[in-house]
Amino acid sequence: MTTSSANLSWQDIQKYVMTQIRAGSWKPGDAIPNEADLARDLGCARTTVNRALRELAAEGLLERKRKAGTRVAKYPTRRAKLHIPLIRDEITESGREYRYQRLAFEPEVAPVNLPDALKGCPRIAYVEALHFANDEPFVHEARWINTVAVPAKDHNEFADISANEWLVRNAPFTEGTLEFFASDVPADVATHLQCAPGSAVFNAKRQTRAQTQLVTVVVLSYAPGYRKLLAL
Amino acid sequence: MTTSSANLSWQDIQKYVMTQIRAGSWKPGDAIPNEADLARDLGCARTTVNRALRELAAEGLLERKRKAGTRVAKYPTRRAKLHIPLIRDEITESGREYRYQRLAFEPEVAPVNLPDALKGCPRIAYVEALHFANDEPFVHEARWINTVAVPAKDHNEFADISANEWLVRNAPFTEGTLEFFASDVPADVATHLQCAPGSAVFNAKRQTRAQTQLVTVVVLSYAPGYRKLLAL
DNA sequence: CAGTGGTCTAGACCACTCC
DNA sequence: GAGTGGTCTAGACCACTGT
Repeated sequence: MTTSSANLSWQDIQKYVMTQIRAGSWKPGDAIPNEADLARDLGCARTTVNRALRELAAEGLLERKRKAGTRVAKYPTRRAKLHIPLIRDEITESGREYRYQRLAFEPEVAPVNLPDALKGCPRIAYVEALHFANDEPFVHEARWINTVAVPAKDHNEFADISANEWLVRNAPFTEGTLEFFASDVPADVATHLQCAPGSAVFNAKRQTRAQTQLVTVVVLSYAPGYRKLLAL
Repeated sequence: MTTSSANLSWQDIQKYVMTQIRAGSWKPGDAIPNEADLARDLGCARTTVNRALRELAAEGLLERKRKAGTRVAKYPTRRAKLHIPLIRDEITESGREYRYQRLAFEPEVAPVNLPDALKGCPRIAYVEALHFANDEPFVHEARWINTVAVPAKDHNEFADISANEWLVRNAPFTEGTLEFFASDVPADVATHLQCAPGSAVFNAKRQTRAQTQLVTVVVLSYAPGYRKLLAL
């Protein structure tokens, strides 16, 4: 193990660790050797071992604590990386043609029927839109924008460009939350998605804030049959 | 900027970069200074700058290419990290009591109505179970296990322990896929979840493989009202 | 070809935390 | 107190890729 001439990469170290775990040499809950020992035994710098183990810990496979050392996670669940693409990209990458249609725009919406997060925002704009894939309704978008945080400029009121694309370019955000849920399709949305009333639809609700200030809330309702794929 | 006496951490560098982006000094699509320049200007080692930028790139905020340099992503969408907890933990962490009930177990299931991924597996076991939160049905689990890849041992046929918990301990996996989707609740599942037939339910389907060998396929159907939360 | 990021090394100091 | 991971530094070489 120490006899290799070429330097070991941090990915080699990861492979080594994964092999031990998969083979059962290191079981969930077990402590594994410390960085210094691993570096000496495998024949590389501790920095290299550190990077390998640090990233495995970030993925949920290992648990590390100073002084206590590194252990195989009791339940080594891999964390999934969720890439949230632009709707445009999600459609074009599957080889279909993208089209955007604005359904409604209100520069200042009355403070009724608002998502909770928007309570207390003095000025809110509302945009409703449809995204098509090959001229079939793909997803319905309902969006509220805090126009105090994001002054509306010459954005043509999102007639031709998705509010999402405009926002992501003009208000790069720092934090947010995302939630997925299923629901019966609301009556008005059913019309736009051209699906039967009462169909089960997949929804994503996203809140975005810059610093502490809420920027936008958006609810996406996907046409029936949609599946959100993730890699583990 | 160069006058600080204490060493800058890689997180300081990230903050600096984020500040430039948020302030609009570096816009989506713009090139930013190279690592060597940043290190000199900010007063730290290039290694430190590298780690800061590398991780921002992994999060989707920057795009990096050798020779071409580093740019702010045209659409700086943050990647979400999706932590997939054990169902037991998901329930107990919200302060509720967890209970598991096996509904059915077939050590060797007839090869009909199988998910596509299982075609060609010679021996497949099937487990069906319910997970309760405070004695209310929380999620219904339908699971197929490739018993060639995972020899069933003394696991009591999952009467008392979730197949997931057993598998994650005894067959740490390497890869897999995950998909989320909405559907009308199947009639038999509706009974178990104690919800109205035709309710919209949130589903997660997961496939796990060790090396190239399929280990398990599981479909989770959550009781109506469930929301999957993620942090961005 | 030459500029840029990707990585490894060796050494050092520090921060946390278990004992 | 002492062991462990967390991080920074300075320097080096390499791999990729735009020009």
